[in-house]
Amino acid sequence: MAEYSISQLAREFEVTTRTIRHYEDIGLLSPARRGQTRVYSAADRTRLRLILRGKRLGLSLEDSRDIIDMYEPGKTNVDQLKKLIDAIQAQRIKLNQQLDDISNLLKDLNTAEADCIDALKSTGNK
Amino acid sequence: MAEYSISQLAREFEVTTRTIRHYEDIGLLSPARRGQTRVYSAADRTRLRLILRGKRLGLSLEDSRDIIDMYEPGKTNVDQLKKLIDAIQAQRIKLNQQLDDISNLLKDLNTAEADCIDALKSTGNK
DNA sequence: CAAACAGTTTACGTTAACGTAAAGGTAAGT
DNA sequence: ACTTACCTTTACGTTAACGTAAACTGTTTG
Repeated sequence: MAEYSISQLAREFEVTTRTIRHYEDIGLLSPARRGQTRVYSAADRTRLRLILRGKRLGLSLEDSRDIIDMYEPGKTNVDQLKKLIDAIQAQRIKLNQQLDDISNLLKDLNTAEADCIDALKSTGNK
Repeated sequence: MAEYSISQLAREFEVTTRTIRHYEDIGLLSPARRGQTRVYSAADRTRLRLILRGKRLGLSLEDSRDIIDMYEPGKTNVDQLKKLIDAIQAQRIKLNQQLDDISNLLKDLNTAEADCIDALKSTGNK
């Protein structure tokens, strides 16, 4: 069973230890302790990965909390399951919107780049 | 030539007028004035659209500023063009990373949803 | 003509997501 | 024993992106 120190994870994911402790403060992580010292499991590491992926997608930490909870077992309550399915649907809509946005932006970037290169050429040929 | 009031744009894009004025405060928009009153052109409207698209993608307003500037003409300075091409490349990398993240998240959502539905079924059949 | 509504400026308040500093404990290497 | 390199907690500070309230102007509508 893999174990990680806080600074190992910090290095791996390129965040500060403060950031990782912050996620614990708000209840997104709850690593084991060896004495005072935090000991992170593979599962903790996965949760951190999910949090950071959410961040890259512009989610708030609260949004990420919802998503991460989807991975947890023990969601036996029927109402919660239904709420989860709704949440999943909402996420899906948002993500598809993002996909659209990104493809548009990539198109724009291509155009902008081509324009730049053209502009450079004409400047160079003067 | 199309013209828009601040509240028209606010309604169309589902933001507050405060938000739009804020974008002006930090120099992302600079609408014309009829007396005191702001008058937005089609170009202003486009800029707003780009800003909000950036937001959906988790960009800061400063990031958006850079991207929007790519659309502007008058970028005749060679150094600036080169910097722009670099910026475009950086954006492209980030966006591709996002694409990857999103496809993973969508996969996860599918799995999570299937699990939920299964759980509901077994609960229902008890 | 008063009320309702759209616009304005100025300015303080708020929230999220950490940064940063202070003050200290533990364990390894020299 | 001393430095180096980790780890800890507590707590105030900071930045971005607006929210919110106050106080005012102009217009149109019942």
